[in-house]
Amino acid sequence: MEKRVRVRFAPSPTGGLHMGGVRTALFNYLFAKRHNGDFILRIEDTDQTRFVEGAEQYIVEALKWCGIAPNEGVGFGDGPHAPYRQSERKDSGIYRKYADQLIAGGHAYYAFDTSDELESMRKRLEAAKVAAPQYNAVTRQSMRNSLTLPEDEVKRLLDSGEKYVIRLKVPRNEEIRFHDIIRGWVVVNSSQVDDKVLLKSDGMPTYHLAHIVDDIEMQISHAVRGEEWLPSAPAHILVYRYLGLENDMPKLAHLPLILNPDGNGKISKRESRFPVFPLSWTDPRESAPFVGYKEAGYYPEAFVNILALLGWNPGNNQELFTVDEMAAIFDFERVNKSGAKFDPEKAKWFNQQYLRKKSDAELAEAFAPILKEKGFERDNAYLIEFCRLVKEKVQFVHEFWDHGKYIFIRPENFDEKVMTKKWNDTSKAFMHALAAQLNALVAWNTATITEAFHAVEATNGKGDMQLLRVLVTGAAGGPQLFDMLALMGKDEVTTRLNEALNQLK
RNA sequence: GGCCCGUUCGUCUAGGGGUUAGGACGCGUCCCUUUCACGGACGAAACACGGGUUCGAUUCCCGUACGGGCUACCA
Repeated sequence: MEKRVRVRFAPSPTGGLHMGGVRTALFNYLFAKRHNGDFILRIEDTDQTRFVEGAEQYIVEALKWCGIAPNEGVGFGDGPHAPYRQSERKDSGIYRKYADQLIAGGHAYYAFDTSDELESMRKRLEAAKVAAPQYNAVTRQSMRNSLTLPEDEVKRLLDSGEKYVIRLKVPRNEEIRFHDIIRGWVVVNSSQVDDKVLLKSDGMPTYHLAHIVDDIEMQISHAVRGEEWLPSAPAHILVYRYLGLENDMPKLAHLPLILNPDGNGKISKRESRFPVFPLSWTDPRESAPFVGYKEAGYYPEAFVNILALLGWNPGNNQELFTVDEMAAIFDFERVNKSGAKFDPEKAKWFNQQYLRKKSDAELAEAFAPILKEKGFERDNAYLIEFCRLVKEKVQFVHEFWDHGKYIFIRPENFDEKVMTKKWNDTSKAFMHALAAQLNALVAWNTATITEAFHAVEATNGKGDMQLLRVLVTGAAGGPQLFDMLALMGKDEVTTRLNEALNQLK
């Protein structure tokens, strides 16, 4: 019988959750939804030295904003396996219990080496040109641990409260095979795996122990995580094996990484041309906050859509998906093996697609506060029409201002290229006639303005719409001209036109 | 350095023993347009390299190169 699908996103609260983490959460979410399973948020805060204030809250809020809320776990009402913070789970002695079981089975041992001793061991090995200095089946024989020390000495050290860690006893030379849903079979020799610390000297488990214990206890069916975990997966296999649970362990899926667009490596928060965090993140260790996708104007639907297509594809040409649509067809078989460089340009395009789906009223509502901030206010009908006109030019709501500000601000100068090319006695005469014609209009709308323009053409010859545009707004480009004039209103347009004609002589 | 993973247009990707190697972003040209756009059409642009296997390899295998990850009492 297939296990019920239960997956978890298990970040460490060591900083803001960046887009790579969000994508991992997203794939977990999609997979859970696809199989009517559970999606759990577990906080892996076993490293007290790296704890960052506010990080956990940030993770919760980011998932909410993205619309991929877990149905169980920290910040989401907990559930049957509470608590979901490892620091709190530790108190029940659960990690210790599993560690002891491994020791009892002869698959783990106590190690009393100090950090200085470990340091000098590595130095010694480096000096001896050992390729990968590590605490393993060979080197542990010359270290201070329960495998080398006499039994009574071990007991004495333990009783005296001497600091120790518990390490996994990795066999010297054994093939470890495991299956990854995305990568297929992976084979590693155990000689490449070190004797990982499972329980630290402060009594906290390391990731290697904690996630396994919790995955077992929480009945996790699939461990979906980033590719950076692939090298330690063989050690995890061993732990499951020694616990007698290798056949019951969660299926593994290691996701490809999201890479930097220029240059190389994982996405880094520093010196980035584009946001790397979903929401703005103020790191207590940094002076300036990092701007998030939300604050940069991205819609959460767009952000999530972009992320999903970085590494996954539906197998056809569809690119725009709601989360529900993706969840209906998501499959790890359609997740790529190779890392994907993030393309900021395409990200903007995605946002534009979602912006265009919004109604003019929605856009107007979103733009109103931005306009107010710039010192202008207009009624709702005005803003709706404004958005209708400018909509096709923008990728973000805040760009309504960039692409439409000349509707609110009178021009201080006129597009030089257009003026040089088109401003002459004939066009001047045309514009004067037009000004008079517009002045005389009683009804002011797109139709009457168009008519007035045609009327002037009947006497003065062909007119130039772009020149008119420049005289009124100063800019060579902009929305549909006559619609825009209609929106601006007769007073505003004729005033501007007259001012321009005065100024230009 | 060692180990592991990967490699199709600049980028995200589809495909897969015989295809004009498809789509999207971006870029270019044209059409539509009395303005500005949207839109439409078209175009440039890729199977990393070398060996096999095969009638045939971009697809399978092996090497090489390149890229990435890991190499902590961090996750």
